Amino acid sequence: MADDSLLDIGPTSVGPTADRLYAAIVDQIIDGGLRPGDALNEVALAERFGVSRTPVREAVQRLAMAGLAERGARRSFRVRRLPPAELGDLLEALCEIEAVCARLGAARMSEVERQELEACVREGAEAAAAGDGEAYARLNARFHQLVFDSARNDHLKEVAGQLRVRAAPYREAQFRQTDRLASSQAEHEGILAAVLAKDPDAAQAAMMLHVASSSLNIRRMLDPSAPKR
Amino acid sequence: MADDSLLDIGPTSVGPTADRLYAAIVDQIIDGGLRPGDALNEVALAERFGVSRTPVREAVQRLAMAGLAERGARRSFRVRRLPPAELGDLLEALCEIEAVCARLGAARMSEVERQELEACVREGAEAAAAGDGEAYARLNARFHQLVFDSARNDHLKEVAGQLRVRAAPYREAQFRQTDRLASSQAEHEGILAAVLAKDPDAAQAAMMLHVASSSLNIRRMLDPSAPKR
DNA sequence: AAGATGGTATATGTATGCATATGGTGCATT
DNA sequence: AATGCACCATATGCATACATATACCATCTT
Repeated sequence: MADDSLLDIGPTSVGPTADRLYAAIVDQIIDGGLRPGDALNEVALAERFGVSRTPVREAVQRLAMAGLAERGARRSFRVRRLPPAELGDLLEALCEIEAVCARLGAARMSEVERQELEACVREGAEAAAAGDGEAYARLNARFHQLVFDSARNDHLKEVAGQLRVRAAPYREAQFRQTDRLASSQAEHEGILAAVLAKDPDAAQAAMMLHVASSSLNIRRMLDPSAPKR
Repeated sequence: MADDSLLDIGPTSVGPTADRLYAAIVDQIIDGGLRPGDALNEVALAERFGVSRTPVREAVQRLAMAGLAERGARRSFRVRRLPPAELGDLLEALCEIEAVCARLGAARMSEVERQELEACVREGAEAAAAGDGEAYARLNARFHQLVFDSARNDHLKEVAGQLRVRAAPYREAQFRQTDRLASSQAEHEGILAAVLAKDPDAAQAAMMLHVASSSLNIRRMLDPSAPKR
């Protein structure tokens, strides 16, 4: 990672360069390689990935449409920075939409899906007990993805995924706090219980509680004065 | 509109060409100038707007990200066509999200906003009574926009707007049926009543009913066998 | 010395040209 | 006549080159 070789943008001969660039940059944003405010310099990215500016531009345009990039000085693009108020909006929107997914999912999930979710929560319990934040973060992402899928609505899943990616840079460090691991896990178990009981309204309420709690935690970490909205 | 002159893409010297192209194409999709399945040929669009392919490509890429374009044969793009199942997903998602906006809006609207919404509904009553479908369509769009704004959440407003544009090509002809005018207006009045009563839950329920009713109507128009899901 | 103004450097915006992939068409063969 | 293969046409994918706008910096003026 410390050498100056070309970055991996996935299998060399799969799909248009712009598509792979977009995916690569999104990954960098999610895993913290690119942080909010970082410049998305066209020539730098082009050299970095060993391509011309044209596909880079297209990828960046798409990032902007996805709400992951914003215009900076000199018409440049940079990774979108969310002021506290906007982050609050985002987390609230996510809260509402994920809750809707949970409600629909509770009514529509197949038996297999229910078991998958149960297994995911069980593994989460182990990770939480072991205090393994990294493993828990992965299982948390998987848990929410399973809920999105269970809603059986591609458009809803798409917007939920978009909002979740936007929040990713701010959610990152959340599971360093081991106490958040435990409370998050408890909330997951509450959602699971509602899903297994096939109680849509309870699932919606539990999910809203979970995402709201997560949001509050994120905002606390970013601002010690802890606005409660 | 029948000559072969260059199409108007807005003020000649405002912002990058790609931005204006994007807006122009979106408008065309909304007003029916471009219909689902229509090819988004790069050279044709470039000649049509009097620019090179580069900004056209960027605009089309953005359309794809917005869910308004899809890939067709030969890697080309065309205006996205929604199969019945996907249209159902879209309308359901819209229903849920607009209902959330209505709930939040009912709790957050200012007195001025309440009056604006009331005025909008009043004008809608006149248009509906006069059987003026075109005027009613405009007022309907305005009504929903006011509700989005009232939720005071930019991210929610953004996704709601995105989904609404995706559905636009299919909603278009809805207000040719004068009976739909009347029922839609009645539903608007129900939502307004809940908002004026500052009853968020009632507003959410009323909005969900309204969008669901609209969705059913759209699906009936597109498929006489009227799947009820 | 401080501020304003003009120049310059750098990065984006657009156009053009070449490479390539894909789908269609026509011919040949079975 | 139907099917398979090869060729070709066309539109997209990418790269390069030129145009332009903006921010920074230096210099000049007050």
